[in-house]
Amino acid sequence: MSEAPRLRANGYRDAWCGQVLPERVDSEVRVAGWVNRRRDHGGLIFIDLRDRTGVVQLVFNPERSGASFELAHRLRAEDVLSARGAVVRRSEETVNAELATGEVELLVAEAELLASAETPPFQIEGYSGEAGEDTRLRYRYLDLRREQMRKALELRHRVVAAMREYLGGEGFLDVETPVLTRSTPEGARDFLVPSRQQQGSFYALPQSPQLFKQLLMISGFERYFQIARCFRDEATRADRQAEFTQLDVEMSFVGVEDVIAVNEGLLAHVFERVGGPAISLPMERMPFDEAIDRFGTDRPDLRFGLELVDLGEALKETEFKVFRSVLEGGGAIRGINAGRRELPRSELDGLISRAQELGAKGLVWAFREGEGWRSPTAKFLSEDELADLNRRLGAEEGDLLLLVADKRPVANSVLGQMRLDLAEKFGLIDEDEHRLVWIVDWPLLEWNEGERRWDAMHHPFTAPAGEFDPGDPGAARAQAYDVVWNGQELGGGSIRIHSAEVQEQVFAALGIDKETAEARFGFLLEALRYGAPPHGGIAYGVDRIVQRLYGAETIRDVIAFPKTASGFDLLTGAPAPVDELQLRELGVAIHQPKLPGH
RNA sequence: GGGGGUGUAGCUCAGCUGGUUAGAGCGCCGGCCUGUCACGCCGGAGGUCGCGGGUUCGAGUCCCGUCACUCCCGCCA
Repeated sequence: MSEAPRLRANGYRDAWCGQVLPERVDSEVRVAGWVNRRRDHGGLIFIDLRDRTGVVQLVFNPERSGASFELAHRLRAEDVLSARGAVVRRSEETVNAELATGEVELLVAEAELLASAETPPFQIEGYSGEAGEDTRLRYRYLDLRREQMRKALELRHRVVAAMREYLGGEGFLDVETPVLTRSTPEGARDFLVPSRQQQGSFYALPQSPQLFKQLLMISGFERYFQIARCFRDEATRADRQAEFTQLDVEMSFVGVEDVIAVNEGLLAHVFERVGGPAISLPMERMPFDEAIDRFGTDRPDLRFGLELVDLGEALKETEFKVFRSVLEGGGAIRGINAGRRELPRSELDGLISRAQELGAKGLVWAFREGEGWRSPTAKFLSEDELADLNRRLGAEEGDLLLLVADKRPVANSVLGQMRLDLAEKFGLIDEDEHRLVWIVDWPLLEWNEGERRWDAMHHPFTAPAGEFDPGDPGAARAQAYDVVWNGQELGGGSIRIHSAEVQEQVFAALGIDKETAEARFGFLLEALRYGAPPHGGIAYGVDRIVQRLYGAETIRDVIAFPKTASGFDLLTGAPAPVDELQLRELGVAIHQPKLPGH
């Protein structure tokens, strides 16, 4: 791990606990820290003292120091202590190989209690299982004393430091952008902050510094980055918090290849610096359409197969009504060969439920048996059809086949997710393998069926590839790219529109009329008319990168003070009601809700 | 907004089909112990079974509601 920081000796200590090593034998040191554990043998007391760098064993012997021994007798877990004594080598039988400092111990001559601690609500070293997450969050400052949490935040520090180091070295300038900014009602819900001086008006917390970094390019900064806090008032997930950290990067006079090249260098540097998996450059690339077609998702996990297969051709003449009506309605029939598996009926039913949860109307399962299928669906299909399906799926005897018939995007996303479920269920993922891939050639827009309009696939400032044809917006491709690591999106970006005319055309295609565009983004359109260089960039989810590098289950484990799924900060009690007076000053009228949970 | 899981001692959990006084491990408190390191041994305290209502002779257990935590779907330009 990391080197212990340099320490300026003072009255509290002159060495870190983790630095009490054999080379200090015969010298006097003073250490300070928390009582990790106490072992009272009556006539001899051992204290494991803990600081950020590790643990060292203190020995309290009444023959050495009666006062210290008396103090040690009263010490309890998490008391804060400063202790001075001689570093002595342990006898061979008493060496503790588990401990970095286990060859030596500190024979205490003098000790001072700096602060006593109440009995902690859970054991810092939890030998009876880790405390529940709500308890840990309620007492986060205690939870963070655990080595596992401290190491997560140390790694996070090193990741961010490596990012700064690389980008600084490449001439990127760290520029801060506002946290109180303007609401742009596209995309996620904004967190709003009422203005006291302009009653009835609101700031919004940024969902990303997108527009400001583009303005910085127009200002001529050429290369910008920022470790930026971003806010989205949406539901949380294991890998999502309302408040999160983004590495935001932008550069001028560049195209897709330039941005990718810099970012491959960045990722390789960061991974190397923090001991992550080695990255071989250049990284793999895959067009968006191929990712969807083969894996059903725009962030494919390439560490295992189970690719999606198109089965419509084999079934175009089918008598089976379910398949027939889907094909006639323009839908698709897609399948996965999950390999030779034996699953009880209950688990097959579970797969069907999962498919329905994911939005499919149903799921067909089958096992190849001879030339046909063992499946409730087999009787609806002809021998030729079964043989053709088996051939297309590469099915061998006993292979489990899963088919979804639906609108093509539904079939893709359902099977794309089930592919991941199956890989986990059957242990198909080699955790030591790492696959990084750029997803490129994105569509510029996607059709929003519910709203009957085109939405930006990435965001409305993404530059089209080539000429933009307003008459056929669906055909436009974007100069966009996402980098995907083992099935998780680490970051994504694009070359931006740098011409006011093109920007207006794209707004129009998105159904944003001139007045609305002017009202919301007028400042950007105006800036684009004052000489905007071609520019583009990328944004990374820092929390997710650290989570992945650390192997944490959730993003919360790499955030010092995260919120719960419903947005509570269990430590501070935020969000909380405020004084009437504050509301009056803000001109905000509100029905104060009753505090939950009291 | 919807679906699933969980909620019992400070912590982690057990508590079968409703039935006497709700248990265990760890922690905590007291005592003993000079080589432990998850120290050991002896003794002890500690419970609004998340909260509210209902069914029942009887509810930790069944029903309804509600709150919290969590996972998933929607959502996340």
